[in-house]
Amino acid sequence: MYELIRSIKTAVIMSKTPIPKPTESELEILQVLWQHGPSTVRFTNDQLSQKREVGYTTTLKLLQLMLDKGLVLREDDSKTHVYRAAVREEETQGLLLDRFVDATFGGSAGKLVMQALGNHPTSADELAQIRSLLNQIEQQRNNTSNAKGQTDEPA
Amino acid sequence: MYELIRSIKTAVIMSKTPIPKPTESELEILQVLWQHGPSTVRFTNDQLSQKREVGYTTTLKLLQLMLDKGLVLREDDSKTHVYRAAVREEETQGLLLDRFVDATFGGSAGKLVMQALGNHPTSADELAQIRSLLNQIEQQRNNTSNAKGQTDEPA
DNA sequence: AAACATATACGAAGCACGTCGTAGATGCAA
DNA sequence: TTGCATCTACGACGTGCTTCGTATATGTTT
Repeated sequence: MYELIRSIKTAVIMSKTPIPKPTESELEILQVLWQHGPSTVRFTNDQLSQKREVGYTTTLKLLQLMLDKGLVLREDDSKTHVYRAAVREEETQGLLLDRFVDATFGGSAGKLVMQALGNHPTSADELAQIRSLLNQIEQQRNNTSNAKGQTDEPA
Repeated sequence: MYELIRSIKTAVIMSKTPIPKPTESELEILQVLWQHGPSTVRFTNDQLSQKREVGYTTTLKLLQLMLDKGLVLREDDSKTHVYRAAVREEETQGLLLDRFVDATFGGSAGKLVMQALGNHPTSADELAQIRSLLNQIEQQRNNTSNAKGQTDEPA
């Protein structure tokens, strides 16, 4: 019965919100769901509790709010509900990255990259990956030097 | 008289807080101070108002709170106070970057860099700079394979 | 069926942040 | 010196986020 009301409310209210921005706590939960797939409240809470102390009902409430926001989906066949992420990992990270670059680095992604590489230990493997991406970008830029516009499409 | 009380309170309470984390609004103000140097409330507010509507007393209050937190310093010789940043730009950005990498990319700076380069238009100049930094890091990594300390000084 | 363990729903409190109104202080112009 | 413009100080409100307590529902075990 509870569920029915909630479902209706959710369906009506949330119809067309573009992309909700998760808070930090919500992000923590999304990390769990991305990493482990669909999870129960209990499991999610256990995962979170490994890093810091969190009450069970806190995690539950968060997941319910995230359901309202459309950040997660839910399957409630049995007594125990199962939640799964409704937003993709990279897409969400990209959204947050945009905001962060604007707010903190005045929109300059280059500055951010410099800082990130300078201050954080990065594996040789990742460095190689970055270098490869760099090549790809510059090559693409040369190819389209007099084409109509340079897209910043990565692939 | 107001100032005296505030000064004492500030001096006593704030004695040794390590590094306060600025909020988004505080960051906006810091951007202005970093870019234009010491500024009055009026000037700061004018700058902020170019991007979005902000009340004068809002900016004032923010600056006062930032003073309490130790994010800015103040010279009040004349009637009109002059504020200047008490934290350095790169240091602050680094602090925020740390938190962001942890919260959003699970601590992987490499992932963040890949996303940033992939999704944001970056000038050829910046790309070259990044490539140079990349070289520097890898070279350094080879040299210090058994030496004691590698500095991560960029310049 | 009754008792128990475990799940969900929801109200409410505490806090931080951003915003503004208003009172009081200060300097300048007439 | 009296007004007027401009500044600072500060209280208070609205909102969003996080947390938790408690009531209610549901499934399981005896």
